[in-house]
Amino acid sequence: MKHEADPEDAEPSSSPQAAGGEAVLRGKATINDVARLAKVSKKTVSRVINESPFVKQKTRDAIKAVIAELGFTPDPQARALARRKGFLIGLVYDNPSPQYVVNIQRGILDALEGTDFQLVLHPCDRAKPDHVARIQSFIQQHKPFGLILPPSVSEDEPLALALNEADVDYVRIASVELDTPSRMIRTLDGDGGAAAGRHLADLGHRHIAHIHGPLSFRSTHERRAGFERALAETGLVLRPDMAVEGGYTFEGGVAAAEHLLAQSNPPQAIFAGNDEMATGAYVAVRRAGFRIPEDISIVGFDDTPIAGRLWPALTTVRLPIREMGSAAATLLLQTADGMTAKKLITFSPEIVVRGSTAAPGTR
Amino acid sequence: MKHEADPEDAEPSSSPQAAGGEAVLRGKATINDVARLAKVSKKTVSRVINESPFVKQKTRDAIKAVIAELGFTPDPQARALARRKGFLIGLVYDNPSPQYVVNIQRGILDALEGTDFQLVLHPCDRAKPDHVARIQSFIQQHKPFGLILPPSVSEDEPLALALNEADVDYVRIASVELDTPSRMIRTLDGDGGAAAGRHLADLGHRHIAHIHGPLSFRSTHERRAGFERALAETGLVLRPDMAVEGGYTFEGGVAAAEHLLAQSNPPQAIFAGNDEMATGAYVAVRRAGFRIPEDISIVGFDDTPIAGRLWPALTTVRLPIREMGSAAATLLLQTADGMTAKKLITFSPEIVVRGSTAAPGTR
DNA sequence: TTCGAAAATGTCACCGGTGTCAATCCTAAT
DNA sequence: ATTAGGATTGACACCGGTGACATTTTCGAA
Repeated sequence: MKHEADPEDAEPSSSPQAAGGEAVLRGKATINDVARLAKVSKKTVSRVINESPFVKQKTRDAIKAVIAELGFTPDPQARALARRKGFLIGLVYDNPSPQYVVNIQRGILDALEGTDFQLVLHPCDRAKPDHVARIQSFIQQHKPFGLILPPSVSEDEPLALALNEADVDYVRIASVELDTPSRMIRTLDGDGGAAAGRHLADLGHRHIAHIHGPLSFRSTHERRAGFERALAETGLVLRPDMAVEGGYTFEGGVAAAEHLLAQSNPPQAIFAGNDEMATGAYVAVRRAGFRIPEDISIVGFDDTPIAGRLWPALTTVRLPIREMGSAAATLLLQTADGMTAKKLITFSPEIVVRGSTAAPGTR
Repeated sequence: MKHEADPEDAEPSSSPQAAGGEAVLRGKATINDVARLAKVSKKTVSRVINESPFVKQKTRDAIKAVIAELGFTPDPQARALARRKGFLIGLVYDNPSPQYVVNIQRGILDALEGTDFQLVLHPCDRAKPDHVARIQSFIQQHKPFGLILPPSVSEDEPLALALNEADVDYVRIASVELDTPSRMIRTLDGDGGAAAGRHLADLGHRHIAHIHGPLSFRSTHERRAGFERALAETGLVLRPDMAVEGGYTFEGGVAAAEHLLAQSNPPQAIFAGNDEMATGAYVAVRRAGFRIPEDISIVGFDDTPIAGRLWPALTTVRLPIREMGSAAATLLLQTADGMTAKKLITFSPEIVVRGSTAAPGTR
């Protein structure tokens, strides 16, 4: 819709105001314009853009001045073509929780703010046999700068191996040490489980149940192990019939809780492996005619927004998801910055006590 | 990490198996390879890729065969550079609800599946004065193919004007006719409000309140207008003191509901402008000692997942958000496909009756 | 059979950068 | 003053496509 064709012959000295003022608005300036005005080769300008140390300070300053004056920004497409590497950060996920996904996204975007990188979404379905191939083809075609893999994609070892072959950097977010080494964000889910267990034990509960996630998730085991560890410290054990799977879903949580409550000696407290299942437990507990927390205490995990919106509000374990996303992106971007060493950043969860837990009542 | 340098002299006939088998795995083939093997100019290959009608059927078939054999896929970066337009679809949003955002994303991704386009996220903050400028700069730098603007960004007229100036296509998702013409996905929020009103009226409620969103959102007015229209059909009116703003947030919903319940004659039923506020109303109602739905009926809007997880489950108005996202992306992509006519797709919400509404009880 | 317009295809520069390697500039050592 | 070797800078091809326009076919009409 725009057809402003302005002559290209008069550049020697920049039009003092016009250039300064409009520069920001029209993204026309190219590396060639900068080179011409700065009276250097475009290659040198390129060096400045890429912060090559082999440019004399004086030259660098001069070029930077011109860049600023023109409001020049290098074209990501062209750069991507020339290097064989783009400016996209791919988020490869397969996570049922919108809350988790959105927070990871926010975190990544926080870190990407101000950089040239863009976040592209690449959901996948680990169940499909060609899922690794799809990701490979995505990489080949779009040459993303790097990938971020939150759980449970992060636990996919075949994928990690394939990624090592391919020409991409990636950072994984997981709750355990993974077989394939790589940079990663690690969460100590076990500590969270322990915190939950300790909280309930401290309140005086002796008869506690656990609704856990799918066995295929490493976090399931981490959380449970931490939980049992804490109980053990108080001399309690998690009876096998008091541990039920809830699939990390709301419906699964309802079913699991119903199962627990149907036992001859129902638990006084339930630690659910995530908030979704805890929410399901609320429903089952209420349907069964019990009160929360008077009759039964419930603890969740994740501190999703729903936790604060339930009534009574859910006591849960909080993981700083957004910060983790941000850390993951930061880790990914610092490739160039000196240390090539695979790095690891650890996050610990903390318990958020709200209204769904109380000392065991008289029942 | 890969250094396979294979000679470029022997291409006449492709290595029968190697090419066919590995082709998919290594993305090395370029348009030049295809051109050479098909014995045509790269430009003709380009024509085939872009489905130009000016290629003889026979030639086209031959080229397509070679493309398939080589597993060739055009490089998005190079294409983006040459045309001055990329393959990114930007989702520009400023929406507090993760649920909404994730569903829109899913819908868009559904539509993008199988295309060369990628979804990039571009959250923004309408409150910031430079927010339009930021988006402009994003467009200039990354030259996205198009943008999708869900509410409330879609209602930003200054932005729409700026976008018309810029070289981008965009599709807006909104609940009303907007001043600036453009392709859009329209939701009839008014009908949803009406459905809510009719439902409550049909149940026999005569004393009904409304918690609405911020006045700056067009949807706020649409929903309320539809609601009042339905009440009017039954001879009811929404008393001014029974309409309170809840800011579309949970906390706002709590406060608004508390305000309503504190009146000398509290309502029998509450229609909240979205599920967030409805959830807040649950809390306020319970705190005040009322039961749902026996004492007070509640209706929400949006049918977010939380609606089904509350107890009792929330009666709400459902908008097919994911489908809307998909439709928006489809609309955006069909630019080339024939009709340039600005198009409009309309979606109607439907009420989902669950456990939070019942005939007014004896109080 | 001939001719002209439409249909197909090719040529070549260019999009806006980066990689490679040669050329030039300095500065300290001889 | 001369010179070697590192510090800077430039020349030029190339990344993998597309646009504008030239050239060659093709084919029905004359």
